[in-house]
Amino acid sequence: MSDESHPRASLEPCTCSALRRATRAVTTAYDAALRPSGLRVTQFAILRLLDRLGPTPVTRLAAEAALERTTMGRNLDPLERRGLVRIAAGAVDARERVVVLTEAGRDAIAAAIPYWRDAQARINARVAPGAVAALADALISAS
Amino acid sequence: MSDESHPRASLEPCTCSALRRATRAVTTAYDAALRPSGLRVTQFAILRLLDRLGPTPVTRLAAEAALERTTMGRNLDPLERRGLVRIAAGAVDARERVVVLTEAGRDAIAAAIPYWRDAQARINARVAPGAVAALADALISAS
DNA sequence: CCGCGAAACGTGCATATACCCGCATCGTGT
DNA sequence: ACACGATGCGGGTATATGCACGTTTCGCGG
Repeated sequence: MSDESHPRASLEPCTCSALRRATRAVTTAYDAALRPSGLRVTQFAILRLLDRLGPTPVTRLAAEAALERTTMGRNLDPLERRGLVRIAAGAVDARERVVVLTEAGRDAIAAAIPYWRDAQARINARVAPGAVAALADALISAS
Repeated sequence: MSDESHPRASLEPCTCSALRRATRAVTTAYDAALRPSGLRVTQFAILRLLDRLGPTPVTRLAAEAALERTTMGRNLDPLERRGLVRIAAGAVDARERVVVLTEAGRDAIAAAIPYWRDAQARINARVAPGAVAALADALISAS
């Protein structure tokens, strides 16, 4: 008999899937808003982070963004190709690949910010900005 | 005071990036938990959805999951390759590709559910389950 | 029946994401 | 100087995601 479990895979909604879904929607919205700037929200985030940190080796950059190291490395590719960042071998430690924000990169950030504010305002109007941050904080430490 | 602009790209945190970050962490947790089942949380979600809906054409399946149509199509590939779903031409409408959950697929869901419950419990212990759902609802409609 | 717009798909391209494995370099103890 | 474990990275593989474009099939009006 259908004991207790599930007639058709237990209907309780999956928290992860819900979160992924929300993220897809939000990302699409930001990407659409940033469209004119030629940046994706992921790229915008990396550039901004770099702007905040200054020249930074890949591994540290990845750690700051809570991104897998190799993912960060690959995400930098398009940015480097477009001259928004420059990647040089570390002076003190030859293993390190130091990522540097170029002038073009700084310009790209500046140009994108108005569009970003747009999206940010639209989304923050729908949810308490703090709620997402709190949620994120609570979830990040979960790993 | 920082009049308006930004000394170094205005420090206000990006809601989208925070959300993406949280999602990465949560997805990693679920994927790790589901590891023994050989399913990713994305795949698990698709199989469960399919279990709930019964045989469904790709476009409708994508709509239900709030996924881009072509993304759904591609996400089905690994599942079909592993025999968890079967894809047949529509009987009434030859344009449609009807996705069907196989016995192996049903078994895979059943086998994965305990692991999924694990992850679900761990995450829901850190955030109100309703909070994520509410957030998702608020954000989804934003597009 | 013919043509035509609409609907359902697939493909190519680009990015995002993570795991595993291997390579080069660093620092350190001997 | 040297062997060795630790560290910083890249490459290969696989999935996830979405956009632009092209193809096939439907349904319909003429």
